[in-house]
Amino acid sequence: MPRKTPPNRREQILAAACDVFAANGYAGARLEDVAVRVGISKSALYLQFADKQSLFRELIDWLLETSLPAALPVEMEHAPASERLRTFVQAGAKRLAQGDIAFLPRLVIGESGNFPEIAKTWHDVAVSRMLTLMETILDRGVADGEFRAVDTHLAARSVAGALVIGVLWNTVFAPVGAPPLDLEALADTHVDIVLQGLSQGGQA
Amino acid sequence: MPRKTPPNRREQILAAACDVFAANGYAGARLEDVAVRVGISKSALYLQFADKQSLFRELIDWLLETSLPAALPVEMEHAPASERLRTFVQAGAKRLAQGDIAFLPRLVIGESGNFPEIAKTWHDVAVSRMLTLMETILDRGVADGEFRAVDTHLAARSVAGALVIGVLWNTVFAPVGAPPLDLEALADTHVDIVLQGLSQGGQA
Amino acid sequence: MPRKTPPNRREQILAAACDVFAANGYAGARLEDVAVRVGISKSALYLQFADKQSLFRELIDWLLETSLPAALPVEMEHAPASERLRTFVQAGAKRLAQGDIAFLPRLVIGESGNFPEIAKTWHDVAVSRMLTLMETILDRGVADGEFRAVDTHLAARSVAGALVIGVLWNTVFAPVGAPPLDLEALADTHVDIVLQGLSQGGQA
Amino acid sequence: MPRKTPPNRREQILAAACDVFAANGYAGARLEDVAVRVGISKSALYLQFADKQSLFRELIDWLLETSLPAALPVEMEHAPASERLRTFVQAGAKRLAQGDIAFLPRLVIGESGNFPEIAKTWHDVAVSRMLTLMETILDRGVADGEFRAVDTHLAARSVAGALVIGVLWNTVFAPVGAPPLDLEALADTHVDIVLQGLSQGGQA
DNA sequence: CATGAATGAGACTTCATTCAT
DNA sequence: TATGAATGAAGTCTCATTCAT
Repeated sequence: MPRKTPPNRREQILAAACDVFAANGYAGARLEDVAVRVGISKSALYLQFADKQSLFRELIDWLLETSLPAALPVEMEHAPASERLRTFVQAGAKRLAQGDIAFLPRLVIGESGNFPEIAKTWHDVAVSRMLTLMETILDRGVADGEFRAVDTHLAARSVAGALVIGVLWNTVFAPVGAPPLDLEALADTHVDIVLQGLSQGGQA
Repeated sequence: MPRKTPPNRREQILAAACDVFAANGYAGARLEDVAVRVGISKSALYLQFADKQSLFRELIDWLLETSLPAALPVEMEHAPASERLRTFVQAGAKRLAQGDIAFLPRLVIGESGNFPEIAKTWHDVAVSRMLTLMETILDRGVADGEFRAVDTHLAARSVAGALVIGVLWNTVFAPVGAPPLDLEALADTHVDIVLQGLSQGGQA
Repeated sequence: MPRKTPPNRREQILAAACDVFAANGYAGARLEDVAVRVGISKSALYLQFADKQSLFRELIDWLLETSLPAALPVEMEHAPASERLRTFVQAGAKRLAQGDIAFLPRLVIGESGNFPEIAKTWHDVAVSRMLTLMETILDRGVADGEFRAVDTHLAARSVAGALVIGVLWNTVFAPVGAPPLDLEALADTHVDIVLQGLSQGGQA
Repeated sequence: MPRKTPPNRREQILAAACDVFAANGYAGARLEDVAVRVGISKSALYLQFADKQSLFRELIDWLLETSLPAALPVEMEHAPASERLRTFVQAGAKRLAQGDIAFLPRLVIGESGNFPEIAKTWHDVAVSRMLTLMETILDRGVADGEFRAVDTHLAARSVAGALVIGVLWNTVFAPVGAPPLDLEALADTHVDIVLQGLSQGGQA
């Protein structure tokens, strides 16, 4: 069994590529840096990936695959909508706070111009799915009379916005000296406001 | 014999650079494309800007200078906090919906890794200032008993999040086929929820 | 008039490329060698030609354009076919003996596998044209009763063969020590044999 | 447990190399393609051949060895020169028409610049030998008074030329759409012309 | 001021060749 | 013997930047 290569060589590369692309963006990333980080030669990269673009695309896919399942919270089918919403947002915040995927939004956003398919994949596989879940929860809440009648499509985005601003803050501004945001505290405050905001009989 | 260099040459270049950087990111942008767009030679760029980085940095500064004042809403010192908040968010939505600066967040986010100073400038000059304003409004609302006692630092971000997700959606996902978000409608829904959520005597 | 570049820069490059491609074949040729030969940088080549293939293709075209006219003999419409044939072959031999285009057949033959279009162009523009001319002369000779009735299509190739073997000999074998062929003497002998071979009333 | 290396492994490789070199030239050929064609690994090639050049050189030698004997016609010592010449040329045409070696001239010609020794070997072992044989036949014909007194050195090449142009035509131009030449018909016509052209008492 | 032309550094990519199993 | 994996040298091409006119 001729195998010098550790069986996880591809993942080693992907992990290294992750750092490098995250730090420099697609165009700014040098394959040499990836190779050095793995401790192999540039050529060895080509044994696993056809070219720079493939590496990048597969990286995004890989990150999506490995991080998405963990990000989907256990669903509590029969709990009240407010509970489900709270759990959902807090789980999301906890997941994003772990940092291993926090840089992804920044990367995807930054390269969406050059790699539309990545923006599309990201939208279809991650963002859209999450928002739909959120929308479902909201719809149920409205149907059950637990929530006011609001435009749930927009409301879902309204709810998710806090997480987005939170992650971006921590990846874009915190590194340059801004005080980091406590994602979970932000989520708490946000859910707190939103749930009261959605509740029946609240006063505008 | 007309003036050789029109006095707005710098701005012509900045405007062209805006398009090119927005479309390709910093590393992917070619100075030649900028020059062609202005209708001058590559060399002529160097008469106005020291190098590519200078051009990029000055572009960001320029955009900040020209777009920020317009983005700052007229302040209504003596109106109730809820009114001021609503106006503030709606003005922001309207401004961002105009599109001429919508791409900026994407660009800044994407290049923040390579250009920390830009992230910093952007934070100091635009984001932080806006959020502080929002925080001030919230503080006043709380002090006046109009709002519940919430962590206004976090709440400010909670309020702003909807705009952020909205702009990014329209610059990142809409170009690849996602249905665009109506920023102003989103702002309305968001403010609607948030104001009830902040109001005194709401029921959690 | 800002012009440092000599107006014949393209031709300088083509001439240099000629040497290099002739010596090493397409794949074996290095653009650096071409550049050095011209006394410019590699990059400067790209100001004139899009890439290596373009350079190669344009080289072949250029050689065809510049060498073909000189190779076409003055036609003597009203001379007897035997005279025309002799003149034609001898002119061809003289042209090929000059050496500046002698290497071309070798190059085209060698790269025909990788560059079919070049083989095609060469066939259409040079070879086919020459052979058709030859065929016309033979047809006329037969029609006038000056030549025997032979298959002029094949006979044309039979006549041209001596020149082909001659050039190839001198470009392929002479450089490795074989005694060079005197192309013009070969042509004389060949024409001598062929004319008697074509003449009416010869004895098989 | 069967013999690990079949005894004809070298020839399998040579045969595969033949295809690959013929299709792409020396520089353009990839050893990987050869290996794949044989169904072995690249590394296994190095168990049989020292390096790419060795493989190429041995290929040429091998082709020379295996194809040359078949190309040498049975000699009819006591037949008249004209008969021997006709037989010789027709046998050559038939051999070249079989196609398995037709590509060789193109390959040798194309690589003669990079591999002078191959040109030399080819010249010494194949071409020169053939031409000498032809020259001998011609000399005998002249000595016997069967042929006119011509320069037999040149005449030999004049005779061989038709075959050369024929093979090259079919390997270089036919693949790009030119109508293929019927080598044997060409040989017939050529011999027909040449024999009358060489005969005593013909009229110029 | 403006430019066409030139360059050099650097990136990606290929492939013959080697090595450990 | 055979191989999958690895590599380093080399080559093509791009682009920010400079220079002479």
